[in-house]
Amino acid sequence: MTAQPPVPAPRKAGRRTARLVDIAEAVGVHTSTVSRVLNGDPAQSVRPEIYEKIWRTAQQQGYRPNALARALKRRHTGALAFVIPLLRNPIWVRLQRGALQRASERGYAVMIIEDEMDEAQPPATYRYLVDESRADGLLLATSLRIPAHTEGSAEGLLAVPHVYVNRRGPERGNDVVMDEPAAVRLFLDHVAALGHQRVALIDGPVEVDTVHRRELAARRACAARNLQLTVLHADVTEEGGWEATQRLLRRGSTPGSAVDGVAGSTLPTACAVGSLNQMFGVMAALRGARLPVPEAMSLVSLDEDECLAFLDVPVTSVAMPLAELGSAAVDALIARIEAQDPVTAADVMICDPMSLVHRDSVGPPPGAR
Amino acid sequence: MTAQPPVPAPRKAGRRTARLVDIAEAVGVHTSTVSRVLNGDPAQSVRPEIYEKIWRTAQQQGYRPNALARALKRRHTGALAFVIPLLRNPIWVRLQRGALQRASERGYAVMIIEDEMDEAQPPATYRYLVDESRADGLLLATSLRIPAHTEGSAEGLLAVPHVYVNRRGPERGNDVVMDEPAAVRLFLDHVAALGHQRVALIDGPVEVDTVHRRELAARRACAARNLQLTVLHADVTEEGGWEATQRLLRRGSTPGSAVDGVAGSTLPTACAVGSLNQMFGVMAALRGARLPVPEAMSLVSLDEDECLAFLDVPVTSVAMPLAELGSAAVDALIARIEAQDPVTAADVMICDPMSLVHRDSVGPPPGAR
DNA sequence: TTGTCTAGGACAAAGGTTTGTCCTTGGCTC
DNA sequence: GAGCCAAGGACAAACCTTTGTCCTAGACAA
Repeated sequence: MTAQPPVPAPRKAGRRTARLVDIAEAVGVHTSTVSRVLNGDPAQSVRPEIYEKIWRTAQQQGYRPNALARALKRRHTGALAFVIPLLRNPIWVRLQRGALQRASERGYAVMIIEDEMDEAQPPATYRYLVDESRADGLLLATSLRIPAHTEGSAEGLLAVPHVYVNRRGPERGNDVVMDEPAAVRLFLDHVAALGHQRVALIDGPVEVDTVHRRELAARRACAARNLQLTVLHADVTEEGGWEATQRLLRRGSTPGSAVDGVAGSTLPTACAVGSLNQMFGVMAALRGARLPVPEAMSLVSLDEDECLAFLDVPVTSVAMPLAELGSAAVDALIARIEAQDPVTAADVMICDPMSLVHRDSVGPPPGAR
Repeated sequence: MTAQPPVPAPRKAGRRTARLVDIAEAVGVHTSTVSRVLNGDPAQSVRPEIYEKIWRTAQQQGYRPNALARALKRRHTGALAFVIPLLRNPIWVRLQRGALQRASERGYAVMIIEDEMDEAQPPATYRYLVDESRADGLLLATSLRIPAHTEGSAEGLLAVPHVYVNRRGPERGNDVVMDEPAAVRLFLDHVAALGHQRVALIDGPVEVDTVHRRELAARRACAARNLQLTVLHADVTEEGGWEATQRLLRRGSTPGSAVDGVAGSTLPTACAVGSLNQMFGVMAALRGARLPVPEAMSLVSLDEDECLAFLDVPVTSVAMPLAELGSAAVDALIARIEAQDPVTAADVMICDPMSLVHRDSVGPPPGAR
């Protein structure tokens, strides 16, 4: 049933909403006939005037199929559960939007379950949502990697359709992720081309899967390009970024400290920051240390946000396809839900264009002017 | 049923999940007995060993009551629909968190419906969610005021439990809002005490209800305090804040322009900004005009966010009780859902403490030093 | 002995849809 | 006029729980 009553349905005072049987009675046919007509069953043949009358009566009574009864019968709820940490970081909002939009296009409702980061739950915890028929599948966007010692976390979920969003799950074939290495390379290529030799990456805790992947990619790419890399992990907050920068500066100022193999090095001259929140802290720390951006330190945010263009130093960033990630995850999950054979599962890598948003926070390294 | 299987349930290969009848068969009783025992019906008396066996079997089979069947029978879905515009602005995230948290505490699931701001829907649009038994009630957090000419928008919703969050709906008694006037007064009292005479308010479009209420409150309070007020409306974006500031500056520099009755005035010396996004634009514009903060212009954000503390000029803000708004809205909605008589409805005003977060963007007016 | 009461539970209806199967009737062919 | 077929629908089971009502047997009192 797709037609929509143009006018708020006039309601009978007694019952809450019209049912199939109410229409059937009014028209003088069986409920099964009404059901088939309203659902457009092509196998059903019905006289034109009855067909017409059924639709008209449904319209008049403001009929809306009861989603519960339908779902119960069809064994299909039409709902997706989205487990997500509700953080200030705008990436989650974009991800959520992309997912919601796509789900609604494909006729699914989305219920949001907040994953409290403090007390990280194993993903199998959320399986009850499918077991209780509250949802058809799980979109798992918790950010933490699963500790290797978590037993049964994988098997516990195998029976229900699920997809890991923006991270890799314990089993293969159910991940939907972006090309984090490409993002890192975008940054590295840009600053390397300008002549930077020593770079840093300030990012979240290693327990976050994307962080882990970015670090790996950065190490590999730096080795290939012969760049010297410092990686610092910190909380995904302004405070965290500030504190990590302090560490970076302290470390750079003590000669002889071991930074990734090359001894006696000084401060990195270009730095990528994993999240917008941290970026504020990094900029504040640099400002406090009287290190001008980009003259003393080039800066690239791995989160794109409009506000970066309006800061005292507009910050260059790499824009990740977050909405696409959300919608691709929904598509992947629905595919798993509707698949007859679930063996077709394969990881998804979002390959939408990822681009460097050029602003003013990147320049040549201090020596090279 | 509250107990949780400590271990992922071993499943029978054949059926997806255990049903009441499976347990009943295994134990050798009728399903009604199992249902009553598992639900802790106090009126049911049962032999201890049967009681014990039912619980044990349920545990073993990993029984989870089918939420659909239960909801169908009980006429109560245990779900709330939250209609919200998913914006970058962190206030929505906080609001969402507060609501989700409270709903989960009270045993309700929340489904999120995105309200696309471009094509504003009348609230009655979302009524189908209750009509189709997808949710028990509606949390309406769309931001736009309802155009007075929208017909039937009120009546269309009267039959279903609903609550307007952070805005006033067309009918009275279903609003949950914060004390916006108090927030405005917090700002005004602070700058007035420092000697400011001319103030400005840069905020979103008038169609946004909170904006409307803040403007009204500001006009009233300024009149009472004999302050000169300029109000500027703009998009809730960085760009909007930037552009509004340009307007403000142009206006201030053309002598004789009529700013709220007082002719020949010059620039305001203190400005409140309605949203974080706009604040970035305002600061950029001020910076571009070489107007130092707070020396030339004091600034207060009406959105509190941690990142404000880390900007080049840390920005003073007023912190609104957004999480409390979310949870109070959920409480109010659940009250309406569970109320036998819906006449008890009354508007809710969140009176949690609202505080000024002092940072460095407010100082005495230019002349007063 | 008969009646009453209570513990302990069984029965079945309901909640609103969907869908496989079956039935009737009229038209057509031969 | 018999047989067949398709159109046009009716019937009823099933999805899984909840809950009002009813039943039976033993205990106890009179």
